[in-house]
Amino acid sequence: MTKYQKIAKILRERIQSGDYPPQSLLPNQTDLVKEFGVSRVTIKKAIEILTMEGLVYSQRGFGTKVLDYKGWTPQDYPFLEYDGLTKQLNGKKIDSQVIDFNVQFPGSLLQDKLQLKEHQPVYQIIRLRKVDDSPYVLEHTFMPVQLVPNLTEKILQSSIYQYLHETLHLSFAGAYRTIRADKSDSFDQKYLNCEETDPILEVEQLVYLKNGQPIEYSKSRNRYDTRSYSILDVLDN
Amino acid sequence: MTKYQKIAKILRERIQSGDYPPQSLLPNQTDLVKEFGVSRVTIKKAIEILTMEGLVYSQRGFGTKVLDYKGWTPQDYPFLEYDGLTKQLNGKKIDSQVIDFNVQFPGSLLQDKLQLKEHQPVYQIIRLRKVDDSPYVLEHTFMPVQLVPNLTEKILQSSIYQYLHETLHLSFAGAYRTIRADKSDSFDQKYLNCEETDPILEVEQLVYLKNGQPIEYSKSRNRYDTRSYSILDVLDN
DNA sequence: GAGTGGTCTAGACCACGTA
DNA sequence: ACGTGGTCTAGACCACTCA
Repeated sequence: MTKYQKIAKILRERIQSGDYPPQSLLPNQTDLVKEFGVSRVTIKKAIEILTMEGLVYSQRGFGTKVLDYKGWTPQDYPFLEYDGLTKQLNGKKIDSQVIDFNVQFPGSLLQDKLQLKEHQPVYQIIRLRKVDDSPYVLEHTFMPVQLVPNLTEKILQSSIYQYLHETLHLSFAGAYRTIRADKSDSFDQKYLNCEETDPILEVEQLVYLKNGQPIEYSKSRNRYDTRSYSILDVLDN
Repeated sequence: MTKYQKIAKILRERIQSGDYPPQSLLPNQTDLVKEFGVSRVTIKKAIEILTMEGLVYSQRGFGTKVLDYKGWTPQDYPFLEYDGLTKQLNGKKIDSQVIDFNVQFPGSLLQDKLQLKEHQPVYQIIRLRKVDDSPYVLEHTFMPVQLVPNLTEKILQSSIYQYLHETLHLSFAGAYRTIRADKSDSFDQKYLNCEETDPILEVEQLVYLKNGQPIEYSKSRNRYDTRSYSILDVLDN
C-alpha cells in the first residue's frame, strides 16, 4: 500500500467517524504535509482519491469541503461489479444453474466485440443465477476460448470470475456497460419466474483485461423489481 | 488550458487518427518528456486522463497500450449528462411541456435528499420533454427555492440548466444516479404515448454543486425503446 | 492581501514485466 | 539485467476566493 493510499484511508476514516464532519473544511494541504511528514503532492493525491469517491470537494482559493452524501454510497463502491456476483452478495447462498454451455465460431457481432477472427471459437454460456434459492439473474455470456482454456461445467456452477483470477491470474482493466429496460420474453418468464407484463433490466457489458483484450461479452437480465444500478459521477473540469 | 490537458489532447488526436494504432504501445514516458519538453509528472498526468477515458492502459514494467474500444464510446462521453438534454441532442428540436410547476414545503424524503429544513420550500416541476415533436422523457424534478431564485415557467419551457449556468453561474460537482426498470403507469402512458405493457427506464438522480449543496433531486422516465444508459468503468488499482 | 488549492519541475528510487 | 511505469520529494509559481 502506497503512502497516498494510507493517508486517504486515514482521512476517509476521519470523515466517516465524524472527526471531519460534513460541510466542514479539511485541514489545508500544508498542515496535512506537516502532520503526515510527506510532500504536498502526496497529500493532494490522497485527497484526489476521496474526491473520486465523492467524499470531499476541493476548490482553489477556498479549501476542501467534506460532502454529505448520506444514503447514497453503499458501504463500498459499485465499481467492482465485474468481480462477479459471488463477491457482491457475500453472506448469501449463490447457486448457478447452467442452462446451456457450448463452443461455437463467432458471428460478425462477436468477432467485432471480442476482437476475434472467425476461426477463433468462443464459449457460449447461459446461466441462471440464484440467490438464496430464488432466481436472480439470467446471464448470457460469450468468452474467447483461447483466453480461458479448460472451462468446465463445474466451474460454471460456482464462479467464473474466481477461476479467471485465482487459476488463470487474469486481471481486469475495466468494462463498458449499457443499461436498458426491456419486455420480458418467454425465456425470462420461464427462468426468472416472472409475469408476461414484468419489465426486465438488462445490462450489456464488454469486459477488458489489463492488456486490452476483451474477455467477456455478456447480457444479464434481471426482473425489474430485484435490481437497480447505481453510479457516482464526478465531474473534474 | 493546462500543459497536461494540451498534451492529452495531442495524444488523443494521435490515437484517433491512427497515428498510434490500437494495440500498439505509446512512446515511453521519458521519450514523451523529451518530445514535449515537460517533466515526467506532467506526461503521466496526461496519460492518466486518457486512461480514464478508456483510450489506453498503462502497465508497470511494460508500457502504455492503445486500446481498441470501437463502437462503444460515443463521440463524446456520457459523463456530462447533467448538462441537460439540450446539450446532449444538439441539432434536434427540443420542446418542454410544463405539466406542473409549483412550490411546496419538503417532506422528510426531500429534506433528507436536498439537505433542507422543513420551512425551506422547494420547486416541484413536472415536464414532458419532446425531441423533434415526439415525446421523449417525463421529468419529475425538485429544486430548493433558495438556490434557484426567480425560476419561471418560461425558463422551464427552454432549459433549466442553461439558466443555472449562464444566469446564476452555478456549476456542478457531480451526481449520484440510480437506474432501474419499472412498469408504466397511467401517467407514463398518457404522456409518453406508450402501451400498458411497455416498460419504463427510470433514472433517479441527485445533482450536487461544487460547494457540496444538492441542487436537484429528480426522476426521469423514458419509454424502454427510446433510451439506454452507457457507462465506462475504469479500474485503477 | 492573505491564504488556499492547482500546476509544474528535476531528480530520485522502487516495483514490475519481459527476456 | 534491463526498461518500463509508479511513487515520492522539496520547492516554486500561479489562479482563485474571500475579506
